[in-house]
This record gives sequence, C-alpha cells and structure tokens, in this order.
Amino acid sequence: MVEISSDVIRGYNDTIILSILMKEPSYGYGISRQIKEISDGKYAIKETTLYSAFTRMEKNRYIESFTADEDPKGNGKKRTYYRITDEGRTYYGTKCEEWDVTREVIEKFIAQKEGE
Amino acid sequence: MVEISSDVIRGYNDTIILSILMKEPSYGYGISRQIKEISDGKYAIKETTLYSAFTRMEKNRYIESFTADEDPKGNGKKRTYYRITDEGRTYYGTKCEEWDVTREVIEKFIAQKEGE
DNA sequence: CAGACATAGTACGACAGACGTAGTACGCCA
DNA sequence: TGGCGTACTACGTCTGTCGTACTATGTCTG
Repeated sequence: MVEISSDVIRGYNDTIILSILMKEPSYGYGISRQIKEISDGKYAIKETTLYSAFTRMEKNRYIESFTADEDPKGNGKKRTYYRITDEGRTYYGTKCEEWDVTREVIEKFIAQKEGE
Repeated sequence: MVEISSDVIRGYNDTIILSILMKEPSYGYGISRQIKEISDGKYAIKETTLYSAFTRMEKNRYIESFTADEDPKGNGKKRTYYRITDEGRTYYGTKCEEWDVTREVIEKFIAQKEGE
C-alpha cells in the first residue's frame, strides 16, 4: 500500500486540521486519531507537526484555545481544546477553493489512470 | 482567479519537472515556460526553485545534464539540457501513484463541490 | 509487580525545499 | 540607450516538518 510522505501534504496540514475543527472543537490527541481514522490509516500527522500547527494557527487567529475537562464527569484533569474562528472559516474556504485549482493543475502534468 | 502558492505544490515540483522531461529533454528557461503554458498561467515556478531542483535531481540520478546548441543552426552558444534517466522514470511512476492516494486522502477532509 | 501501551502533551534543534534579491551576459528592438 | 527576453548562478533567509527526548497519568497484562 502506498504510504503518504507528509511532505507532500505540506501546506495542507492546517487545512486538514481546520476541516476537523469545522465540525466541532477538539484537542491534539483527538485530532490526531481522527486524521488517522478518516484517512483509513493512510495519513498520520506527527505530534510535533500538529502542535506547532496549533501555535501557528492560534497566532494567525484561525483557531482559539480553551481548557475543558477530559472527563465530563470530572476527575479534575483538563485538556486544551481548539475551536475554529470566523477568520479560520474564511481561510478554510479559501484553501478549499485553492485545492480545486491545485488539483487541476497538478493533474495537467501528472499521468492519470483512466476508469478507476 | 485563484493563484496557487507554490508551497502547496512543494513535493510535486520535481514530479512536474519530470513530467515535462518524460516527453523530451529540455532546459531551464524552456521548462519554466512550458509549466506556465500547460498550467494556463496558473503556476509559474520560481527560477531558483527550478534550478535547485535540477541540482537535487541530478544528484539523485533522476536526470542527467548535457550541453547543446541554443540554435541548431549554430551560433556557438550553448545551453544546459536535462534528460530523464531510468531511475527518474521509476521515481516519476511512484510519485504518480502516490498522487492518487494523496488526492483521495486530502479530499476526504476537504469539502468538495459537486458537479463541477 | 514490572513493563508496555494509550493518553496528552512540551521542548529543542536540525533539515530541506522554496523564495527573495542580486548579478552576469548576450541579443534584439525601439 | 535602455528595456525586455533569454539563460542562468550565487547566497542567504524563512518556514513547516520531523527526529529525539522528556514529563505525567492511567490501564492492561503476563
């Protein structure tokens, strides 16, 4: 099975993270698992990549962090959650449009297999 | 019109260059123009990016350089041409397969517009 | 009871590819 | 004469990714 080198995805990690946060706020480890799940195990974001994306995107105001209980029943332990902002939504929309163009352009160069 | 930031394409610049060399040997400036043309002006590779890709890919033995006349009629001026190697062809094939998976994975995250 | 594994991160430094800027050199055209 | 197209080269910077390592807690298992 072809495994994706994450360098390929460079430039789209932020968008992937935001796509998850579009549904509902989440946190580091959770997002990491969701990415693995949604991609059928084909893509596993590195922890360092993920957390540095959080820092960057919070600085850019695409996301906001807040703390909440790990366990709703409350064992006292907290987690850092992230929530997408309006600016984040706008950015996400732009990147989705950009993706369409990018895909088209790359496919003009790259050999495509028919009927699959 | 959406313009592609080349960072998005990072990881596929080499493949795009190779796709052009699959057809016939070419040289820096020529490849640059072909990329602009094939992409309908949507992607313009930076000179520095292009030439550093040549260096890297020659080191990796994906391409070979040779010099030839700029003008077949011969004004004496030479250009550096590049030709894809067998290793380059193999690499290109691998990247094309990888692209299929990459595209699928990214599109599992990114909102897709229907019927366009 | 020890060790592995899952959860949930933080810190630090290295690397590679892309990019900005600049410079060379030649020919052509206005 | 100066700008533009052609055809590069050199050098340094930036950014996102990644490797490595460390902390801390809880659960499961042999």
